[in-house]
Amino acid sequence: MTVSTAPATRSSSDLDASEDLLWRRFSAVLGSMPAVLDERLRAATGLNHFQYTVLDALSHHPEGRLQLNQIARESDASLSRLSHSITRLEAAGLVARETCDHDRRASWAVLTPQGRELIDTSRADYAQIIRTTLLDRVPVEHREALTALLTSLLPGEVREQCTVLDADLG
Amino acid sequence: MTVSTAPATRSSSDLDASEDLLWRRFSAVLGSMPAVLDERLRAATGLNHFQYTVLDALSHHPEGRLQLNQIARESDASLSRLSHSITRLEAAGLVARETCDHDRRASWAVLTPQGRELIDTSRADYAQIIRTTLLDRVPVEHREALTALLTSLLPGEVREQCTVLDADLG
DNA sequence: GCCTATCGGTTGAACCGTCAACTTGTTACA
DNA sequence: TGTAACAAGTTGACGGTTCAACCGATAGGC
Repeated sequence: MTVSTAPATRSSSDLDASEDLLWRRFSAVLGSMPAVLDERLRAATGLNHFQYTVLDALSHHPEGRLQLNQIARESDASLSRLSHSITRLEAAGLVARETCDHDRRASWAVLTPQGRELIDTSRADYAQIIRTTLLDRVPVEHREALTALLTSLLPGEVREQCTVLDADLG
Repeated sequence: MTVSTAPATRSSSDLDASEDLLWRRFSAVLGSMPAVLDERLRAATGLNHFQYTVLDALSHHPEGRLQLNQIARESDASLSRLSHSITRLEAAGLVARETCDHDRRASWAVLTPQGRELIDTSRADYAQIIRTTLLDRVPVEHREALTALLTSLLPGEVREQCTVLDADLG
């Protein structure tokens, strides 16, 4: 039996103090940031983060129109989640569903005029929130390293999509 | 009207390419890691992350006994969330509630023998998951900087608690 | 001592997400 | 052409969280 002289900290077994601290901070960020972001975004625009993502995706396509499937792929969400979410956006009058003629299984989600207006007026708020919540706190010289590190944390499937998108960005 | 020569990327307005990429990676991590962690932990132990945290907190106190209030503070959760969670842990036979004699508003949560056994046998799995999911991917020389950076991302209230805990860790 | 404010905790509704089952439509291919 | 496989989407049940309302204790001021 080994007896440590260290006080009985509340750390997880097997992790040394610096590992444990890193994990706790990481975990705290994971636990608090989504709520903070969602709350600020909702206060500014009435949308949560995922809804913003959906409207944003629509707004970048001709006529503000996209099949659910494509949105799901672009936003890395399940079709089910998206369908539920579109239902709510529809109820809010921001998006409409239309049936798709050339593939009758599919359906379009289309930005309504209100949806278009909301996303257009929300962009500046959105950027501002990202800035104050994240970007302003990352020293510019750390930015690249942090981006790389975050990429390495992503699960395989997600990471593959990323490299494709990166190529698009040149 | 200004016309940009840049192609219409899907980036958020006002953010330059490197900012946008950082935000997207960050956002992807925020979106995927909790689910990954929870899934691995649940596969290994049957507990989700929050439940693990609760049992872990209990196990570090005499007789595996703590008032809900204290657990809530330690795990930075709302009393409501905790109460619901304890109800489920109770149903699973891992925790029991007991009334508190010297303050009749309060109630104790107490680890049952099964709860004690589960948390004891789960610790190694937990540490292993943290390792493979996070620690192994952070180069040791970046660890300290990342910890500091994450700390700076925390909302004020949470960060204050942190510095107190850090002092405890000496 | 009493009255009020506050505390510790519980509960139920609403929200958002997952999962599995299902419907409908399309494609491949023998 | 018929059928099996698969794709797009919807739906309903369920899990976990928040929020607001509530209840019974308790503490503080007067």
